[in-house]
Amino acid sequence: MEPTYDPAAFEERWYPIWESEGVFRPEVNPDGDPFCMVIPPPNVTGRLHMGHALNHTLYDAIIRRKRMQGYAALWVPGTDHAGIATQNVVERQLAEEGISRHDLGREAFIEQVWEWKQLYGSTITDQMRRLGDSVDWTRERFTMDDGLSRAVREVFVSLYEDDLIYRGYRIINWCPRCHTALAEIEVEYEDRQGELAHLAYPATDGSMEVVVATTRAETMLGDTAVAVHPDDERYRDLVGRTLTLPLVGREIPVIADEHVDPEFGTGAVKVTPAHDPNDFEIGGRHDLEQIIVMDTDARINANGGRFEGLDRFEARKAVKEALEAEGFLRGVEDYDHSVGHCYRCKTVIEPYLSDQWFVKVTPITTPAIDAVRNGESRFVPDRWKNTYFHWMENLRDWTISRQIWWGHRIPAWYCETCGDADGPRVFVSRDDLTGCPDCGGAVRQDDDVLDTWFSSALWPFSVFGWPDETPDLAKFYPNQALVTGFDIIFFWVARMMQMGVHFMGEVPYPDIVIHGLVRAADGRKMSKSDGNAIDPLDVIAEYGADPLRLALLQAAAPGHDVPLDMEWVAGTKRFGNKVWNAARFVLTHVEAGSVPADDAYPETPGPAASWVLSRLHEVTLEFDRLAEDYRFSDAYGQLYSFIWSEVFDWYLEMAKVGLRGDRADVTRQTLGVVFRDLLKLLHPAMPHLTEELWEQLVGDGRVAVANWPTPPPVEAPEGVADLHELVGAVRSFKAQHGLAPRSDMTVLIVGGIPDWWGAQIEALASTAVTTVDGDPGAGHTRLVVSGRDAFVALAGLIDVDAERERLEKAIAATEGDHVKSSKKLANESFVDRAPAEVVEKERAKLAEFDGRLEVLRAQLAELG
RNA sequence: GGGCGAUUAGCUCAGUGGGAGAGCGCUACCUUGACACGGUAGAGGUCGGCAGUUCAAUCCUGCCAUCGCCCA
Repeated sequence: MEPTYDPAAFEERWYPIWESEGVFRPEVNPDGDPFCMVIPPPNVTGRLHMGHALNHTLYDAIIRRKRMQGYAALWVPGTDHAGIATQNVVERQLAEEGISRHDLGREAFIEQVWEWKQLYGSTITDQMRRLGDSVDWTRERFTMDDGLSRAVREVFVSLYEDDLIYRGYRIINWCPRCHTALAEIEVEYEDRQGELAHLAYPATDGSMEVVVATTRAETMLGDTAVAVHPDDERYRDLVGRTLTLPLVGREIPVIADEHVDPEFGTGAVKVTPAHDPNDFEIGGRHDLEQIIVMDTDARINANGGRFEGLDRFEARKAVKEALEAEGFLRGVEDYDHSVGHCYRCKTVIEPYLSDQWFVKVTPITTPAIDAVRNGESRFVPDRWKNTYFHWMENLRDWTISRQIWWGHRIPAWYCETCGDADGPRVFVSRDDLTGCPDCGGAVRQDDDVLDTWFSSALWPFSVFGWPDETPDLAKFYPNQALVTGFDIIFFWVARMMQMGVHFMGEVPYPDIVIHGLVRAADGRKMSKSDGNAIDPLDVIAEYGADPLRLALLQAAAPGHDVPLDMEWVAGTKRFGNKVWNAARFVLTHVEAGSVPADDAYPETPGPAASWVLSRLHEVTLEFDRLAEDYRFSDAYGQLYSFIWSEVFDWYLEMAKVGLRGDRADVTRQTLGVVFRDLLKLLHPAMPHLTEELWEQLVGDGRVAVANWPTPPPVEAPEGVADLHELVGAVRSFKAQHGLAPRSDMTVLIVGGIPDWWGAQIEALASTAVTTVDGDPGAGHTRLVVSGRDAFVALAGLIDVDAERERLEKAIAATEGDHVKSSKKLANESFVDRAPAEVVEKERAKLAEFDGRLEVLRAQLAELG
């Protein structure tokens, strides 16, 4: 073995082996209970970013442990067609060749996207392999593949038949760059500095004017009314009169509507039913005309008269200038307001009136809310359920149609002949229609596609072949857990809950594990534009996949953001190096490939072995407890410090004594099984390193499919903590006196010590041990340890000042403890009310402090 | 405006109703046959502030301050 841990030397060797041996398939544990999770499908055009790395590491840590525990463990991989995002990427590429998608036409463009997918769709899946994701590639899915497309269509038709999907002419959020409608949550609001313009609308009879305020002056071109609150005294006489819309000349009524806020602005609001959601509703109540004044690029159309052709922001300026020139502008004030932006391209959203498809959400939301309320699904940490409830209880109908080409086309056909005043006859069908079912005439399919999240909402069951009753569906639905960032609760989790409960009659998973965002080391959000994003592939290249994984796991406290400092990854790589070298040590004493894959714990371990085995038992139990609660940071933090601070720092050193003794065989056996179990415990975090070392040490099968360790309880010998404290006291004494760590010394211990301590103390502290019957008196000084009275001969001690300082410090510390302790015991309430064992413990402490102080003071006096 | 979270060592963060923790950084010593990507010993904190509950509060409750996120 190489003297240093070099992940690059072997990490890439293992994935093809695991994959070809089928260890990631649930079939490796054919009799196990199912344990299934589905991946949050990344964008097929995407690259692995640090958020994926965190999410996948948590998934993988869960599934690898479950696999080792004997479950039929399945982590389903796949990618998402990401309609808008993918279409944007391909359009950008075409634009470089000077082509637009319209030049190609719909079919050719879609072919182009599939080609793109063939070429680049494996980028992210290759990166997942590099990270070590133990997904079952034989079950990989893509949201646009045939099976999932069939599920999407079944859901659409079924919801339509149940009257839960409908078509409507409404105000939606329009992205003028992506040229599509968006759902409410796809709009990101940001505070922006704007201007509130006050516009004067004169009465048609010229008797007076009404002033309205707006941040979007250009929409006045489409105004069809001015509204005031019915109780507003200022405008009471105005209601029912007519105003003349400046610049346009249209006569518009003043109406009264309860929803007008009399406190805002002047209390009179302009009403633009085609360009504002509130105005749309007012318009509906008052039967107002809806005049669309912009086209899909957000340029003013012919209805805007002389402003036709101007972009909305140019028009905003031009309209204000024109109003001012004609004397209708009553002032402009700075105004901070919240502006919606497209979550895909950051363009300012335009409220826009158009025909869209909607999901009626209340009927499918209520059961999904109840499922969390009654505990069928739980959030980890629990508090995230509030976010879920709040969102679910305030939902508006979900706009699911998108005016793009890449996606699941809406299975609705319009007859070219049948129809009435409301439009052509519409047919929603599971099978493609080639003619009108009624008249046999020509039909055309709806041009729109469905929101990508509509298909990802079905993911937990569509990946198993639903609507067919497949064996996988029967076995793996419901899944066991979902792991995702809190930013995706609304987009994905809530909708999976809605669809899962509605179509499967059961929640998709009982556990919803929410993790934080990976942030830069300084706590800022990682973003490409800020240039502070760290590419996980770069980290893997520099430090290895395993160190990155362990660093993320240790940092992933439940529900909190993860600031990622490369120093942490450097630290976990050092840990890997430590494990690597410990393996080298073990292998110099234990024959390679000789350690059994399971059990083989020594039946009659010596004291040191008993100690480490007892700790192994305790730590494994605790690790399991924490892992079941998804407390990754605590679980791996505990394991890390057990491995390094207990097994390596203490047990390996103690074992060196054992290896020289007459029971070397038991020590070798213990080293072997303990190290083997550590490899198992560490495997879910560091799969490559542990597999590499397993091959060396065990050589039988793969640790990836080894049995999760269940080390038996072992009774630890008494006082190992005292032994360690004594060794520490000797080392400390030497350091404080400038004595070389390995310099000879003798420590006198009052009363007996366990037989095996002597050799250990000698080896660990380079100190001979003599037992004495009582205080050795003058010429000796005391070591401060609990449980034993230990002394060192002053003879040969050069630095008397240092010794005085040491004793004074020890006295001060002990006095502090003494005061604290005696105060407590002097408090009658404490003695009366505190549990008996707490009081007893306090008394014992006080007694020990008393004894220790007495001796230390005597010794200080003796030094003179 | 509503909700959620955070405030603990120089830095980044865990954690608990009964003796304050980790990693990194810092100081001193040590090239001891697994490991200098190491070892040993140290320094360093009135656990944001003020009240309250309790025998006991860093932890529970209330208020305040500062910062962050989500929603309107």
